[in-house]
Amino acid sequence: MRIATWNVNSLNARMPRVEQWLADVRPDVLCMQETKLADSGFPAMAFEAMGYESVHHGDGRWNGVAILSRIGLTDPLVGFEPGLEPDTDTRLVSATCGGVRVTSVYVPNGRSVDDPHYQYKLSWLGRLRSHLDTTCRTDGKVVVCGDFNIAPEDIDVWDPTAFIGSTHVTAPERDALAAVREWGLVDTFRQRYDGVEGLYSYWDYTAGRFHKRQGMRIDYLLASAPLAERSTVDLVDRNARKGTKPSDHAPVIAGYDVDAEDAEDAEDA
DNA sequence: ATGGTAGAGCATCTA
Repeated sequence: MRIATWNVNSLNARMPRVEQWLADVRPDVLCMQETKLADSGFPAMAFEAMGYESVHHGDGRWNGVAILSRIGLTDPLVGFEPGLEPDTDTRLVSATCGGVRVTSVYVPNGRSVDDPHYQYKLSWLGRLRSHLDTTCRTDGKVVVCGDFNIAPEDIDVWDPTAFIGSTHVTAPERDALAAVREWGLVDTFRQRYDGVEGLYSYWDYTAGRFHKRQGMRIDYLLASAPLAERSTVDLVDRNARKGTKPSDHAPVIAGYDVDAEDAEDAEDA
C-alpha cells in the first residue's frame, strides 16, 4: 500500500498538476493540504472519474484538507473528535482506507514565536495528540501525515543558523511534535535515511531556494508500529516541484507491505 | 534596506 501527502497550495491553481500526478503515480491514498477551497468547490467528481473516493474539509480562502482513496474510504471524520475543542479553521480530516486509519493534517504555521498564532500551533498539536488518544489504537494501522510546519531535527533544514529565532525549529514545537510521535508513531522516512542531509519536502518560492537546494523537511507520514514494521519505501517526488506553476511543496510517498482490507475488517484499526 | 514569490481576491493576509 502506498500513501502520499502533498501540500498543493491551492487545489484550483494545482488541479492540472494533481490530476497528471495521480495518473502517473497512482498512489492508493493521497492526502492533500492547503486546498484553499470550500467543500462546495471541491472537485470530488473529477477524482471519482479517476477512481478515487474522497473527503474534504475546508471553508474557503485558507487551509483546507482532503483524503483521496482508491482502496475504499469509510468513517470520514472532519476536524477533531467531538469531545475536543473544534477544528475551526479546517486543518484536519480522517478516514479509514483499506484498513488503515488515515489522517491528513495541516498544522498551523505559527508565523513568529511572539505571535499568538505560535501558541495556537502548540495547543493545536496538543489537541492532535488527544484526538489520537481517543480515536485510534496504537496497535492498529494508523498513519498521520501532512504539512506539520515543523522540521523535526536540524538536519531537516538547509541551514540551521538561518532559522535561529524562527518558527518550525524551536524546542517547544519539536517537543509538541515529539508528544504526537510518542503516542506511537514512527517517522519512517528519517529512519530509512538516518543521518542523510539535503532531503526536503518544501522550498520557499523566493530567492531560488529550490534550485539552490535550500529547503526544509516539514511534510511527512507518521506510521504506527504495525505499519512502520512493514515499511517498504519512503521518497520525495522532487520532479513535482519542477516546471510550470509548481506548489512550494513536493509530494512525499510512503509504502507499507500490507494488503488493503475490506471495510468491514477495518473496525480494529 | 525586513528584501524575494505565489495564491486568493481586490486591500491586504497568509505562507
